[in-house]
Amino acid sequence: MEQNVIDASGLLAISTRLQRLSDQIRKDGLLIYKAFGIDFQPKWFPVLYTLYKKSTMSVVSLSDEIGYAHPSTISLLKELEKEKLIRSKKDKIDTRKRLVELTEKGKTLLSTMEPVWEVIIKATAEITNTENNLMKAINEVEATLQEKSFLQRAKVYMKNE
Amino acid sequence: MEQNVIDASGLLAISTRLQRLSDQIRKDGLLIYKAFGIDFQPKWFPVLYTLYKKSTMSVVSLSDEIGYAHPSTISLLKELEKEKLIRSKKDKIDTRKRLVELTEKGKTLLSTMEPVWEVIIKATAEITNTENNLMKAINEVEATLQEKSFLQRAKVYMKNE
DNA sequence: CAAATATATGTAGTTAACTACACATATTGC
DNA sequence: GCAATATGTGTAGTTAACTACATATATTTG
Repeated sequence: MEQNVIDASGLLAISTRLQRLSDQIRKDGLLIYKAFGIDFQPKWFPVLYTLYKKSTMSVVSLSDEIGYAHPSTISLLKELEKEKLIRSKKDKIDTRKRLVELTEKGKTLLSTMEPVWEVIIKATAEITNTENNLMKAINEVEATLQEKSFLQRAKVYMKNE
Repeated sequence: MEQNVIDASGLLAISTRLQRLSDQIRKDGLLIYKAFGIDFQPKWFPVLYTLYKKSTMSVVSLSDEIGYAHPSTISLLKELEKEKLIRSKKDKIDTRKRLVELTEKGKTLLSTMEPVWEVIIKATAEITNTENNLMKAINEVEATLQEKSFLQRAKVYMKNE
């Protein structure tokens, strides 16, 4: 199958390919929410969904959970606060911490979004359920990288050059 | 295998996941070039490699080839010109066109990079050759999306809600 | 218990892609 | 052969993540 032969340039440009695909999917995601008349940006999803599940979290634990650097989370939280979808309060025990949670408006939005998620999940499953499942591939690659980084692996080959 | 169960939030956050993986790989890529003492940024790869193979191209055809919007290519070309890795000249037939090519310095750099590519290709193959091959998955998803976009697929499910 | 270290949050500035718009030159069609 | 349209390049501004640094509060340790 010619289709499945991966050339060297593909492997070399893998980060570029991933980014492009990410952009493409994000743009369509936005359009889907729009089509449902929901004012929601795909980039908000990880934060809001995590708060939906866990109800209250500090900024850093939230960042860790979604895998973002904390300044990225802070800037998302700012946006979400402006939209009145989340609010925050000081942790009384550890006053360094800021505890974040959904507002009523946030909870309402999330629940109106559930039918949209159904659609997105189905469409995403449809496009990723090819011979090599993209989500599974991402999970596997992330697990592999956790064992031993890309750089460490490269170093092994460097020695043998 | 618990490991392979994809939850809904994974599918919903797919663009986020792709982007994060892309960032991670790009950063390590940069470190590999550094470890070889080569002054090279991974983002330059698609442009330089394409010029290496095709020798001379206009800005838009180059952009199409690498799958970038043309302003992105222009800003990369500016950087590469400053590095004296590429140069450009007017097309004598169609004077709107600017033809871009590698300089001698560019060609030299690319040839010193070949052993590094070997290493990157091997390390990338190592991390992507899991049960679901990431590169193949990307190729398959891109092909699937070309047939029918994410949005169009979602619309089918929207009607049935 | 005070000094050193660690953790939590926040700000500023960077990056690498993008879209929207502007303008010049080619091509097409009446 | 000129007007309308299409194509090629360029600029300006946006976006969504990042790193580096700053500061405040907690925790650990000698």
